[in-house]
Amino acid sequence: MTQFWKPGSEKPRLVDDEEGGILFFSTPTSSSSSSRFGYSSIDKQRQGLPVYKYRNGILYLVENHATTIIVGETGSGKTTQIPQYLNEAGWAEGGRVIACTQPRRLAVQAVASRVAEEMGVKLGEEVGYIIRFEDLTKPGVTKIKFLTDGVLLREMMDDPLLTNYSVIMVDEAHERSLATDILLGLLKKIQRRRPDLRLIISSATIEARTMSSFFDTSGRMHKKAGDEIEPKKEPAILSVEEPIGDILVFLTGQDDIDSAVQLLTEEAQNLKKNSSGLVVLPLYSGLSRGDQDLIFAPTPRGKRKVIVSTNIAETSLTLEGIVYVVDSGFSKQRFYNPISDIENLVVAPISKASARQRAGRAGRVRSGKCYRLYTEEYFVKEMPAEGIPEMQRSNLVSCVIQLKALGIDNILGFDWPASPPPEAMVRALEVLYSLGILDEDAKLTSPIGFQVAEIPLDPMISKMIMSGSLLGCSEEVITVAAILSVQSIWVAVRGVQKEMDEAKLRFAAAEGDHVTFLNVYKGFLQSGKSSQWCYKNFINYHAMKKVLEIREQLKRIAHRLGIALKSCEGDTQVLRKAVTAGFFANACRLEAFSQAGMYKTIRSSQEVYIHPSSVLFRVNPKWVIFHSIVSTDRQYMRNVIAIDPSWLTEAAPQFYQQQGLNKVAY
DNA sequence: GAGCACTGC
Repeated sequence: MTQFWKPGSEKPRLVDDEEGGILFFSTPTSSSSSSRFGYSSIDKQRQGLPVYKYRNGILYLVENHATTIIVGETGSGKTTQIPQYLNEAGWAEGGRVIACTQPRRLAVQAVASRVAEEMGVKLGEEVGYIIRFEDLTKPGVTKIKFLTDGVLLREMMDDPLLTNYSVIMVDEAHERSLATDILLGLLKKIQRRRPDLRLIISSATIEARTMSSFFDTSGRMHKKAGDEIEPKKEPAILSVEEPIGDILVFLTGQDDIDSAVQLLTEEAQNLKKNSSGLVVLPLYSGLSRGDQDLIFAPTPRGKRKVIVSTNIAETSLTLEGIVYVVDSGFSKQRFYNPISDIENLVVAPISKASARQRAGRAGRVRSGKCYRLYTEEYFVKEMPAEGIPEMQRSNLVSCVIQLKALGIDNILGFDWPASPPPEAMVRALEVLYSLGILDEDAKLTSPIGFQVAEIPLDPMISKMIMSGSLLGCSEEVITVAAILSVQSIWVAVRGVQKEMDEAKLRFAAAEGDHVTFLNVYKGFLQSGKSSQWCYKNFINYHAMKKVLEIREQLKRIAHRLGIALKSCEGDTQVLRKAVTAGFFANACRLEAFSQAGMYKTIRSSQEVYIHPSSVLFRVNPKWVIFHSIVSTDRQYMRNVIAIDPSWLTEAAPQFYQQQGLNKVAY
């Protein structure tokens, strides 16, 4: 006989949760058990089920509470095991019957035959079932009875107090079907008249507290004097899957994540009225420091963290305590089109390798689960084994210059693990040649080429710095380079757009965003690097601190390269020429008859627009240079500066003579 | 009037 808790024996180990009276087990309570007939394979199987660890606990709670709410998911074995535990503990002695209701007929039949099989009895004898038009039970013999909740309702017409039953387990109560809800309401009434009756409500996590407060009649009951021992009126909640364990959800980007967080929070609050058991948090790189700290804060007791994240949690960041992962199957990936020279961030399906990595984020502390929002067939047949190597979807300018600096001359013949598209390679060589970083033999030029290779920045930025030093504005270009290296110096809050735009106007320069950045930087220094000042002006203080750090590093590098720090003292034309020297390849001209502010790139006639976050939005100067493109429904230029087209031929004569720019009327 | 996966140097 397997060992189980008996009334009067020592209380099993339970952990009391002060927030809501939920009882959880700290450790599995079962000790090794043996069968009188030795181990049978069915015994072993039964003991392997998650619910088995809670066997003693369940029996203890059912003994002592009028209502026990069991939280657990499909597969925990609660439906097949709990009725057997009750039977083993003697709840079916003296002609009493253990009932277990199901919302569906098929489930009733399937579970009944399974339990009969496990108990080694003929279906319809000790274990039986009733569905409409089919009664497979034997009065006086049947101890465990499975039935649909509708059938149990019918039985109440003949026996309103359901006197034959000692325990009624209402399974799948979270589905809240019509019949289940009627049944729950009636069972609550019966409980008042039948203190000997025990209810077990099996429910999903989300409904457990609702169920608990529904069945909690402890406030209304008066203790009768000298009365026999009655079970506690407040329901016990027991989870057969340890619910402590956070959830990590992989989505693609900030937008999706913010709306998902909002939806989940609202949903959780609707379900729980006053207090939600979920703490829903976003996670992406652009998050402020304070919000990031929340991710790592320990989960409050009785709560569960839901972290909705980008790919940042796939590899870069490890979160302890994640037990469940939800994988959307998508991520944002960079793609580069060498023809248009535009890099795009595109939502694309992930690879099997990524899917496995994501799944592996669950269960670092104990076994976990991953829910993939795509079919197994898709995973097996269609999902690529590995992603496309970054080499084949990137702009290669930095890559080429690095190899050159390492003395690899024959780049086109280089033996790559994954060869990049030749067009991308040609593009990169062309740009580096125009920048004066490579010579006709594709060797690094001296000193510019070698110097640029030494600066740990995009070669176009590095070239801007080098030119700035020649033009006498090294102070300014270093500041601009530092600011362009952080994601954004403006705070990322929605809903205060108007105030933010007004704040931006205080710094806005007609020449464009780069000059505006210098104004912000100046204001920040004048404020004494004040966080208050940043707050007032919608400037991201942490970003500005980062700018200061990067700027210090760049100053050290400049010193090493022999660049003297010199300011152009507000001569913005000099600064803009330096920007042009690095970014001439990103020059655009306003389409003459365009009403909508449409520009075309000089290099490949791509249709582009000034991003609404730019100070030049709606200003639409005839000639501009952009720092980068973001592609959404349109190609938007971010960080834009107005230029004089003559600077282009000045900065890169070969490049623009080929493009026929000198024939264009200014 | 729109919205920035990630990393490294």
